[in-house]
Amino acid sequence: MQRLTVQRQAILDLINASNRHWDADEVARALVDAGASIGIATVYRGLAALESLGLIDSIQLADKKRYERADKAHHDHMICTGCGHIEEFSHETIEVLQQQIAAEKAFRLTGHQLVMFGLCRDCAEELDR
Amino acid sequence: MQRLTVQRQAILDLINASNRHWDADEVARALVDAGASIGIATVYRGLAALESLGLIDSIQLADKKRYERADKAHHDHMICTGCGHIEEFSHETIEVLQQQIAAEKAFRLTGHQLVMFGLCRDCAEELDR
DNA sequence: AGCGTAATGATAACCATTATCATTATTATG
DNA sequence: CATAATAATGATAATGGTTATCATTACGCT
Repeated sequence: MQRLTVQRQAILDLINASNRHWDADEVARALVDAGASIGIATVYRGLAALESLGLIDSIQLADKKRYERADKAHHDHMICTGCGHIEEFSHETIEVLQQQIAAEKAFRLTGHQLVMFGLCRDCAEELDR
Repeated sequence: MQRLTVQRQAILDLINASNRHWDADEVARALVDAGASIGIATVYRGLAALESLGLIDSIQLADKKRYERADKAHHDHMICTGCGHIEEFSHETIEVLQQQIAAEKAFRLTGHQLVMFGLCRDCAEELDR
């Protein structure tokens, strides 16, 4: 059970075609604009299904969840509060330290999310002048 | 502008009285149970005001925002997906590494949130048997 | 006391997401 | 192949946390 239907394939293709971070509404809009016929509920269910299959990844932000293409390596995010741009980064040491901290507290770590907030170079310059 | 009214004082006292992580509804409920008269909208506004004054801190989780008493030192959170227990931790190196990463990308860091998900000792044991 | 400003409270509105349910598509099986 | 079983779809209602609205009340100040 868990079928890769045409709708889900379309969602997957869309997300795989870029390294954007999409919310459900953007996905629905893009697919409809591209001529597909897909309901918003189907988009939500499709995104959830694809994520559970490990075909796409997601970050849960304050307001909404955003999906991105599955990357081999885990990474974290840096979000510009000025323009909304999302930059990715990964740092092995930070990962290892988290495992140490979890181990110390006898915590069975299953996942984590690190988000850095701030201003990207452009927005910072904009603000300075 | 930004007055510390009786309602806001009550919210602040409640939060300062423990190291729980409260959501807005829990705060409202607790205050009403304690005999106070306060509307839910006032609780939301009060929490936002107190946070902006730096008198309380918050973590934004997927479903809702939770408030805790302001701590001198920044810390991050470890959340048990079994029982919902929230444990705090802080790690200087992780903080420093984030600053380095931001600097490398010319990102003006203003804040961050690191949440580790997993099972606390009790829930892990429960699951194993 | 009186004025300007901010806060309150009830409630409507918002917005992302999930649930419902009848219909349709897909897969499995005799 | 036919058809039964199961899962997915789509429209829409419902949910839940949070914010907006607006008339009323409280506060701070001269």
